[in-house]
Amino acid sequence: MATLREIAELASVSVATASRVLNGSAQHHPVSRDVQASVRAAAQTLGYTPSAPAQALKQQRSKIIGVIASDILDPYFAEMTRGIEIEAAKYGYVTILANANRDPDQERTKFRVLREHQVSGIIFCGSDIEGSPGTAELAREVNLAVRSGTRVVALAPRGFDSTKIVIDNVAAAHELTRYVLSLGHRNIAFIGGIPGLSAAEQRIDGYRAAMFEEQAHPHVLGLSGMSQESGKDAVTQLIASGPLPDAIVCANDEVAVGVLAHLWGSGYKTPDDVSVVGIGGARSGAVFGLTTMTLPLVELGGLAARYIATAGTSPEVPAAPRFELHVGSTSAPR
Amino acid sequence: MATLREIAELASVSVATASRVLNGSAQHHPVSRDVQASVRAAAQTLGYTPSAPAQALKQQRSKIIGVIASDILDPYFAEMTRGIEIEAAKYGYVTILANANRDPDQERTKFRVLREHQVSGIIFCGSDIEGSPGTAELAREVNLAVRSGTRVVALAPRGFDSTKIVIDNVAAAHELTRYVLSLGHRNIAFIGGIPGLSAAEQRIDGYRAAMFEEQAHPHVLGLSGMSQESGKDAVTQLIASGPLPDAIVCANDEVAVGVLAHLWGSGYKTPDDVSVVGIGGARSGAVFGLTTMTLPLVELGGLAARYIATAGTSPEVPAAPRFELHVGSTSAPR
DNA sequence: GTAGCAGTGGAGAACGTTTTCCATTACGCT
DNA sequence: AGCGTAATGGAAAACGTTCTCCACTGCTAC
Repeated sequence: MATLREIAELASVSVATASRVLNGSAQHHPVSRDVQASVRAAAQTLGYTPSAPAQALKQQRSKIIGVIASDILDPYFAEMTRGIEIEAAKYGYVTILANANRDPDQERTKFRVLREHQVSGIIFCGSDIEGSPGTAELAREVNLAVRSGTRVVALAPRGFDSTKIVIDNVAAAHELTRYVLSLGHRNIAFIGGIPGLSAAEQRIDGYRAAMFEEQAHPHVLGLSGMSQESGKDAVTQLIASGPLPDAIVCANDEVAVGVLAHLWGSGYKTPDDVSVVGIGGARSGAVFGLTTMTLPLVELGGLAARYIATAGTSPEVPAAPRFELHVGSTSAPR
Repeated sequence: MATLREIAELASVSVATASRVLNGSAQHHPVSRDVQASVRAAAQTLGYTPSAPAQALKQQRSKIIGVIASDILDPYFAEMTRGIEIEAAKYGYVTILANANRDPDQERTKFRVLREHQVSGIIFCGSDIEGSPGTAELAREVNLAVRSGTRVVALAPRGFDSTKIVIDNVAAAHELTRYVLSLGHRNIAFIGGIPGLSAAEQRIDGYRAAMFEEQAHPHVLGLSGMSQESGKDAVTQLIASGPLPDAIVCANDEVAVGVLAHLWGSGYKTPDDVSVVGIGGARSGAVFGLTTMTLPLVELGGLAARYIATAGTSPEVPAAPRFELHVGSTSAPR
């Protein structure tokens, strides 16, 4: 690996000049045209590659954005991390992806490791796991870091005081439920009550509010997790407990896919027998033509990445982007 | 952030000693019990965190594994990256995830960026994109790096001479097709011919070989990509072109899911009307009870990560783990 | 008694950058 | 002529580690 010193030697200039031309601030300290050219030529022939660690050491900050995802396999978070990665790359940043396996202790460990790497900022993709003992400790540690200047962004409701960019889950579920009501349905079930998961709880609130507005009776089915599998389980239970409702609002698209798969497999038709809608925007529902409240997850991740990459330049916290209804073929008027 | 110098000062020892106790090789150069204790105490009270960039600079190698994924959203690669992440963490490594958007030029760019970060090794998740102009240039660059000592591992058939850990796609498809034949089916279609994608081509070869062995006529349907959407398109075409075959072998689980969704949505039953099987092991097919040839993607990623993390200690290239048939409810005897 | 050696500690030179000073030149003014 | 100033270049000190020497202490073995 060629170093600045070698470049400087070949171009017969000082290391300082080589640095100014290749990586540095040629605007703060001008370098003449021809010297620039010869340095660049030298760099070209020697195949110069700057050393990121050396730069990071010197500037006390590496051009890395740390991402802690609750579950890397969940399309919901995968989508966000992708948005982060793409936007970060535009600013010359790179992302370290750490998976927390939905465990606050692992989140804490990864948080530490990321700080060791002097990352420019850390993004949390995923909600609090309440009731878990490590949650409080994580919060303490994150708060400490935030106060000492580390940029931390949470892309979900979180119990620590970092910057937060969150989608309004209440409003999304509310609007979605209103849409279903507007189709004429009144007997509408909600699948996806997960105790302690704030995002899910907020969606339930939105659903409830919309139902109350139309004097319809809310009916919430509990779930063990936001997965296709548990969607399947829930709808199995729903079928067993009597006639199907007019429509089913699912807490997210994964759940909706599980619901649809089971319904179709059991001989039910959507939207003829029942309308099914989801919340998400990950692509998993596309194959079923799922009606869903699309959440701009990629944009959300991008905003967080940009917020960190442009720290200092533009300190204002961006507002979360707005969700959007995508009408598919799994919902229809009553 | 506390530094070694501060620790040393507090514990009234030299920086060298502090380093030896906290990060270093206390075995190469012994440090007395009580000095160790006081250094550790000092580190504790000051909240010492080693600086990864400084370490990386000194040792010319950071404890980072670079991962270049063809498509971060594809569950197939997501699974691998997860395996990499988990195994890497066991060795104190962290992973930088770069998305290449199935574009060799982006792969090249990311490859460079990763090298700038002095990563310990780089893992490619994803096949060659043949016909694309950047492929040759990428190969040249990778080969150069490999020759100069960079550890590169490809987890798919690749046109450059890095270490490769690849699943035997031919054998997997062959075995899967033999299983379908063993159920008594003879009219078996294969969905998933993607020109230039070596993994897909190898699976076709395996399918063909098995069909020939039983004197059955292979029938391969082309595809524009390995996605649910294109699976749907292909089966639409299949339905339009006459009676359904006895069974459909899909190039991967994503395609199979698309096929199943469309079949179920069109009123066909599996396995009554047609058996459908896939290749994958990502979880996407689980909700349909898909019969699939499970590929140990997580393990595969883990092997690659370990290979890089233990460089020097164990230089031998691990063999790829073996696939395994998972029989679900979408296939049945004729 | 002294050479050799294991055990323990410290000084200081890297690693490759960035950046703050300082030095030199050239120029436009008075 | 003298001087302020912009343009351009270099020397050298950091940044936080690791690690190679080197130094000192007690030993043991002759």
